[in-house]
Amino acid sequence: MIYLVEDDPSIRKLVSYALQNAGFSVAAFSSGEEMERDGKEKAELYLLDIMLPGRSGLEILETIRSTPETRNIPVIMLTAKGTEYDRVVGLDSGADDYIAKPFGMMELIARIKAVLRRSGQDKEKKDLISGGISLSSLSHTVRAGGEKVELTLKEFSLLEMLMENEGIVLDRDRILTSVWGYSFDGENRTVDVHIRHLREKLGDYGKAIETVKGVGYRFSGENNE
Amino acid sequence: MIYLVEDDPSIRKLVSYALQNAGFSVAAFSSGEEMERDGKEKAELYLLDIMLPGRSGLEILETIRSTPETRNIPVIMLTAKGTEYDRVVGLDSGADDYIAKPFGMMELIARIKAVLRRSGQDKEKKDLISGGISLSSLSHTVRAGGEKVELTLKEFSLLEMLMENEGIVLDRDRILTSVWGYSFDGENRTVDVHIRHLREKLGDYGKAIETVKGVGYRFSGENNE
DNA sequence: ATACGAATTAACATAAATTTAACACAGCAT
DNA sequence: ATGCTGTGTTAAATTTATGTTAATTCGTAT
Repeated sequence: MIYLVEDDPSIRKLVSYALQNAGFSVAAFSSGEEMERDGKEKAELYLLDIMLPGRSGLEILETIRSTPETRNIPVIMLTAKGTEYDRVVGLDSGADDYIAKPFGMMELIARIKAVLRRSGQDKEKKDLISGGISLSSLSHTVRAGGEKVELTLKEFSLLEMLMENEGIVLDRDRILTSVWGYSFDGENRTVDVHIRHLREKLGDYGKAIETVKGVGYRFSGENNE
Repeated sequence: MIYLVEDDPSIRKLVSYALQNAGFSVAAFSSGEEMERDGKEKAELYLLDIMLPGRSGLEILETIRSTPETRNIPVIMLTAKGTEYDRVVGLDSGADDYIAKPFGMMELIARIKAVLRRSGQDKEKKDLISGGISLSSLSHTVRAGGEKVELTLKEFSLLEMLMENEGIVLDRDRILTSVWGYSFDGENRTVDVHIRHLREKLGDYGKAIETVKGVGYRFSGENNE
């Protein structure tokens, strides 16, 4: 989802259309305030006009950069002013790129792809935290109630999948396909055994892994007691 | 060291001068052939004119991208042709940025800084100190508990990479790519052997290098027990 | 050309993780 | 109660990953 903030309706429509045509999903807003109010989904890239009514694009950029969840999302500035000063300000303020109006759609798309390609190289996976358990795929560590828990590779992947899908029941087939990469022959206790190991190692916190008979397993961080 | 390839002598001098004034060291060449012949030091960034006698800037770019040692060095294209097509070609071919002539020196420098910041290669090499080990890439020395430890080149680079990414698991592929330059065949104990040498030479302090089975290795200065 | 240390490969050992298999147990339908 | 189904549990068997060592190759200085 690309977030576009641009006050000129014709440019906004044009860009939205072109990006959608190129396969991106777009949410367009006419001001920063509108974006903050209506933007639900997480953005993967921001396109910010510098000149905007209300908060300027540079102010929005600062907010983005000073918010932990959005700090690493790439930003491209759009500017009508082609002066060198503005360009420098745009880049030094932490934007990943800028593009001067009038710009061609091919160029815009090429720049978006370039920025996404670059930022995609250092994608950090977020830590998963729920039910007293924290899982960091970056350091490949798990803590239950603050205590470090040593998990094997399969145990780790399994817990990761469960936590990523918190509250959702996962059947054995999906688990096998996702964690193991392929399907085993019909009857097999593999998943069960790993679930048991997980519960064992997580101690009390293992109760977050619930069995849904006849279906599969579900991670729920809340204590349903 | 920034490598500049530009056939127009006046632009070449102007840019060299401006960059040196901004604190960069520059090596200027009038053609790709000249650069390959005379360029000794490793470049941290390339500035390539697209239109060049002999091999074009795009051809040079391709060579850079297909050579392991230079693959990750950022490239900025300089172009007199401001047409959209050329811009797209420049970006899609793997350049990190481009700048259209005539360009101002402030803008050029801002773009260089932005690209360097993104590529992460402009970080000043600080000493890495953790887990009783101190590594100075400047003097290329390592101390464990105050005692100097003699490491070979690969051992040093390996430890440096691990310490730079303290707390993060690095898989063998990433290590091979980063320390060794590029792809070795899948089955290979090279990394393991060097890890062993490191642990041996670091003695007790070598325990900071943790094995994450099924994934890779991780440096953690703290003792998380 | 030789010698030397470093780097890599190869072979094997060891440790650990994963899977298999067998059985136990619980809940439900008959 | 009895048998069926699905899951839990356990331990042994198997597979895989890493540690370790030694031999070989590579690179460079002499």
